Amino acid sequence: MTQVRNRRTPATPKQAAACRGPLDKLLDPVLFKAFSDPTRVALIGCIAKCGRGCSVGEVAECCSVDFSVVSRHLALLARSGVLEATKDGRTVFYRVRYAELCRSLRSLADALDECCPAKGGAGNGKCC
Amino acid sequence: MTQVRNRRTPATPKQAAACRGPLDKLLDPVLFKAFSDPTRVALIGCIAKCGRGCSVGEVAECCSVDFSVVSRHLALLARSGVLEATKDGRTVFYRVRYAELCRSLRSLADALDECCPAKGGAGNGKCC
DNA sequence: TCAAAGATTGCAGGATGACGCAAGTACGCA
DNA sequence: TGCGTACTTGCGTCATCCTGCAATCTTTGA
Repeated sequence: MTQVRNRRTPATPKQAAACRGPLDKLLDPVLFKAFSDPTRVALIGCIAKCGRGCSVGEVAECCSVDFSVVSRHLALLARSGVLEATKDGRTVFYRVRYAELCRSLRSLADALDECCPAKGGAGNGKCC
Repeated sequence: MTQVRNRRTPATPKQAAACRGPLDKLLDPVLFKAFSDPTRVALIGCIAKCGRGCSVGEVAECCSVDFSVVSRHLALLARSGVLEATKDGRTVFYRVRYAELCRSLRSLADALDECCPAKGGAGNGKCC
């Protein structure tokens, strides 16, 4: 009985933690950490609504923090996969990775739905 | 020309930052901060996959941190709107707010899509 | 080759957050 | 009423992060 593949609702949180599901890959702290700072969120919204690649200098005009802070935040956002950097001469353009971001968010929402008991989740074998 | 309602693509990030769109309400640092810590993420995944309300003690068995740490994290997650707390006697059951969470994630994805130039966004008046 | 523009990086400060221990609170049961 | 369980809260410590200033790097244009 020790090797039985758990395809039903885990009885306890400990059992739930032991089984790996789609949720575990999608709940990425690194991605969400990018969205956890007010300044960074402002920068993301700024670039997202602009709809094009923006230089560090342009973005720095949007907020009250130092130029170097903006540079650092944008670099971090690029490392997190939120933004994409393109260098053109001495100017670096940062643009939002709309497709990848939307896919991650919707996949996470789907994975949560799969776990939701009200929607027949957690017992359908898709969560764990 | 100063009062013209901007319903087209903002020319600069500064203009984009000035106009309020759906994205600004959905990019909530408080919500994403909840997902930014590895321990918290583990707790969320644990409760989510379990699919039912879990007590603090049960959840504490899943991870290696102190009981008090788990209690604090769960309380924070409840304040952030990720979890929902129900008290039954001396036991507090925390459960994932699947519906609200999924709605927030999908709304954000939709709002980002509205901004994406490749999908005709940022010029359709829905982003700003 | 030199100067200027655009951006990154090193450094130090201050703030925030995660953690464990211990004490305290709330509730149920005998 | 007393005791044990379940959880919360206060406190101190340590690590991480955000920020601004200054120096540096890279690239362009004269």
